[in-house]
Amino acid sequence: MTFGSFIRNARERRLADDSRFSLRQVAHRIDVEPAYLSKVERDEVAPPSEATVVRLARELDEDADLLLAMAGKISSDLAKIIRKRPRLFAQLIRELKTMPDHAILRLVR
Amino acid sequence: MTFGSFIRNARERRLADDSRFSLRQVAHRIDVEPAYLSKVERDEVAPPSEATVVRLARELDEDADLLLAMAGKISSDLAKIIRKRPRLFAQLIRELKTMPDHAILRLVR
DNA sequence: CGTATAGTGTACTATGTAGTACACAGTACA
DNA sequence: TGTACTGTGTACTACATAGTACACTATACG
Repeated sequence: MTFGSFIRNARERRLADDSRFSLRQVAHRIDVEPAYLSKVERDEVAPPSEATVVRLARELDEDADLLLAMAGKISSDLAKIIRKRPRLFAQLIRELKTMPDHAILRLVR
Repeated sequence: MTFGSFIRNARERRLADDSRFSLRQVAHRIDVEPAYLSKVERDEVAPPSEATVVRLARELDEDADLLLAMAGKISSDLAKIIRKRPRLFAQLIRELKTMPDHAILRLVR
């Protein structure tokens, strides 16, 4: 599923029982032009900037990290954490690459 | 230490006992214009693209993840791993943010 | 002395990113 | 029936990214 179609789906789900989730009204609340959001939802243009994706996530009550990933990006706060200890995190992440979710979750606990 | 000064230092260390590490010759081997590498080393322009940083790292025998971090970037293979399971890695990385190196290293073992 | 090599200044460029602005056609409804 | 709102097509734009191309001066050295 692409970024655009995911957003469109999410928005239309909200729209079903709340008319304030029209494309135009959402566009207005996240402060972009309706024509632009329309193109984004139809994948006619590349996904928006990180800041806009985050506003969109809040607006649609979706997970920002997930949406950013679909937009081909990584939250800049995560990037910053990694860049502070690049070799450490690089090693860690590459070793976790093939580990199943539950094994990774256990690490945190 | 900036990206440029780090590179210049590393290159001049190599140059000290190997004349093939002149700016011009390194530039030629990593396939950029000497004038451009000169500007990069003096931080007169932004750090190069990921691909160029990686070639530079190989050439100077420096760690690519470290150089990319200094360039404000994250290796695209790491980004890809994270984007495959964004929520999982986002949670993990944010929790590791303040943990000391040795504690993080222990996780991998 | 000249020629090879060194680093750098200046000007320019192609492509990507992240949108805006405005006009238009369709639908709803009071 | 008009007016209010819906989504979308087209054209344009400002800024960033990632460099190239060429000329210039300084230095070394055989």
